[in-house]
This record gives sequence, structure tokens and C-alpha cells, in this order.
Amino acid sequence: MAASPTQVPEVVVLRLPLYVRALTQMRDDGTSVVSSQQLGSRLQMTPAQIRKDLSYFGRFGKQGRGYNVESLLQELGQILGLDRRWPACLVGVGRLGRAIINYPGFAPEGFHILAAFDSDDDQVGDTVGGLDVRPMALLKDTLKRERIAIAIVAVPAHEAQTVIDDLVECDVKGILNYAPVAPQVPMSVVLRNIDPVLSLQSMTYYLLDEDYET
Amino acid sequence: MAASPTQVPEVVVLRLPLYVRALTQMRDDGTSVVSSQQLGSRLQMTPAQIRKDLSYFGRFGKQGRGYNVESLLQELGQILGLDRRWPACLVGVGRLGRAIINYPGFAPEGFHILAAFDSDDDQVGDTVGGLDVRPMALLKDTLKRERIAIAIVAVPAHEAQTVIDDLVECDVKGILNYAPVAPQVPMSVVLRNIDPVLSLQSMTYYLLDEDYET
DNA sequence: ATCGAACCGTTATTTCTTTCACAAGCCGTT
DNA sequence: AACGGCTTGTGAAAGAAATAACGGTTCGAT
Repeated sequence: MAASPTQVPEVVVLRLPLYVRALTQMRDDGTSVVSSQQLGSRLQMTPAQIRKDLSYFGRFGKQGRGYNVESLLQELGQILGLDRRWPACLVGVGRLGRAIINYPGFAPEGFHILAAFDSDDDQVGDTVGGLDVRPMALLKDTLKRERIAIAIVAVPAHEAQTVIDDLVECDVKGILNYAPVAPQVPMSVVLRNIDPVLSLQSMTYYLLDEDYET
Repeated sequence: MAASPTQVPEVVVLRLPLYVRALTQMRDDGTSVVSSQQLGSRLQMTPAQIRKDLSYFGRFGKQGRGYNVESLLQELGQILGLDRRWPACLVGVGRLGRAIINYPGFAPEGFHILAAFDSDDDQVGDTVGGLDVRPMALLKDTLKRERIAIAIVAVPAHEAQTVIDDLVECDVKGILNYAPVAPQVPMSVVLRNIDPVLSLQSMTYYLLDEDYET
């Protein structure tokens, strides 16, 4: 069993998917063994950090050799739960929600959107990306029946907190939030925000030196 | 003038837009003064952290009183460069690119997509969201003419590094990358990645304890 | 006026992360 | 079977970030 979550720093967990990415690509390129050195230069990080990160979970490398790409991939996948299917639901089928539901990048990684909800009754009943849009009232039932623990939120900012409260109430364990707000969730729920505007707004700080002002 | 960028920790800069968000909402709610305490509870962080973050840039508060929402907003906007217009371009007008170009959240914050490019000649010449899609060959000219320093990348993973190299070559200073890769850029270029799959993959680690396995 | 509650800015302290450095182990070669 | 070049895993050290603590100021109430 993996080390107990509380003693692995969150920053480390956040980096594991990066390793999985790089390793997957290396495997596809035909690489069978990789050193922390090589992986590090690929990801722009120090070999020491990679070794330390991995050491939280076990001893996967071989001295003098490096890591076996295939088996390290498998280990990391298992640690992160990527060897499972993860049923998910989408709340909010506006423009953004529709783009998300049609995004082909989730399914290959095991994340399957099995249900879509909207609080706007005009949307309910429509079919979006092969899913019929359900009213929020059916949330609890559907999540239970489909064993959905992950919700993707793509509603307008002013509805986000309410929707998220509903989701928490329905025992959702993880929320991927696209609304431009910083929602409150109990500690037992994992929240990840996707917010391109915030990214741009911190970027511009570093762009001010340049002479691009009007 | 604001403190020189190199001596402000990046984590601090990354948090400033969060403050801007919360303050904007508070202003819209009619709040005129706010304490680090209140702001902190709104954003789930300690008052000390907020005071410390702000102190990197100046003394904006009043003892015994708190911060004036309006003027702190203005200060932070200036520090981050949010009081400017930021012309940007989009590369890649596939499904994701089209969703981005039609996303109404950028413009109100000052980020204006003024040009769209695609390396696929079949797309070139189309009109997407009011912009005609240009060939990559016109990149340099267009960026110069429109004074564009920011590029949004929405191309397939395997094209991303090439496209980003081109952008860097054309003196782009900031890149918002939606492709699921960790691109290499020179230190002088600011890179931000938007990657919902990575977010989900680190989320599942914390979801494994729950009994949601098949 | 004076008092007391509230709050900032900053220094000191603690906690968290990253990097360093090295013993121990592997592998191919001689 | 011994050697030399590599590379891991890990404690120790260094560095960065978050929190605590407190002097000093503000403001409303008495």
C-alpha cells in the first residue's frame, strides 16, 4: 500500500502526474530505462528532487542504472489511481460546459463524463455530446447510481458556490472548478481550479518591464 | 514604482490576482473597507500571509481600520498591469481554440485576442469568432503590427513545442499553453500551463481511500 | 480627552521544500 | 574477480515560505 497520504507533501503529489506524462512519452519513444538526471532535464528540475519525490512512495530505481520506464509508470499510475476508471459528471452545459464535454482528452486518461446537469430548466432535456441534460434535482440519485465521485463545474461565477455546496451535499469527493471564483469546500473534498484569467493576470506582472505599453 | 520583480517571490505574485478577484467582488457588494482578517477568511488564508504579501509592494492599509477596497484594487491592478490593454493572439483554431476565442471571460479583464493562427492550411482563411485565421508565416508581422506580446497556444500536443519555439522566435513574452505538455522556453519568457487532466490526476490520489472502486 | 478594541507592518520563529553530498549497489570490461 | 563509471536513496544542510508575535496607530465610544 502507498504511504499514508497525510505524510506525503501535496507539492509532491502535484508533481507525480508530470512524471507520468514524461515517462509515457519516453515509453512511446522506445526508451526503456531512464535516470533521474534525464527525467530532470526533460522536466527542468533537479535529479535530486525527482529521486526524493519518488522516495516517498518506495524504491523504484536501480543504482547505477536508473528507473525502468514501464514499471515506474505502472507504479505511479497505481499510486495516483490512474489504473482505475473515474466516472465524473458535469454541471453546467453552457458554452464552456459543451466544450468540456466534447474535449477528447479526458477519456483516454480514465475520466469519463457519465452525466450532465444544469440548473436552467431551458437546458434540461437537451442532448449534449451524447448525454441528456438533467435537472439538479436528480443529482444525488444519479451520482449514487453511477458511482460518481468527481464533478466538473462549468457554471457562471455567481452560481458556482451554490452548485458546489449542492455537490458537496451529494457526497462528491473531488471538484474540478472552471468558474472564476475561489469556492469554499470542506477539507474532505478535493478542489482544483482551472482559471486561465488568473494565469494571465499573474503573467502580466512579469511583462511590465517590456516596452509594450501603448 | 513597484518593487523590482526579482525580489518578490513568485508565489506572492501568483496570489495577487486572487486578491484582486475577492476585492472586486467585495467592491461590487458595496464594501468599502476590508481587513486582512476578512479577506483571509474569504480566501481561506491567514491574515498574516495577506499582510506580508501586500507589504512587498507598499503600505496600503491603515492601522486599526484595514484596507480601502477601492484604492487597494487600483494599486494591485497597477502592480499587475491590469490597468492596461493586453493584445494577444491565439494559435490553433481547432475545437479548443474556437472555445477559447469565444470565451467571454478574457476581454473584460483587458485581454484581447486580436489575431488567430493555424499551421493547417485547411483552416487558414476561415473566420473564427470574427477573426480570419492566418498562416504561421504571418506571425512575426502581425505580432509586431498589433503589438502583441502574449500568445495562447491551443494546438495538439505533438505540435506544441514547435509552435512555442516559433512564438519565442517572434519575441512573444508570455505564453498561455493549453496543450498537455511541459514545453521548454527561455527564462525570459513567462509560461503558464492550463491542464485540467493534470489537475484531475493529482486529485485522484486523495480519492483513493474512499470506497468508490468497482 | 481618555480608553479600549481593532488592525497594520514588520521582525522573529517555525514549518515546509529543495538541494547537497555520500555510502551503497549495479554493470560492463578487463 | 576486481575495477571504474554511474546512479540510487537518504540523512543533513540550506533556503524559502508561512505563521506567530508585537509595537504602534486608528477610531469610535464614553
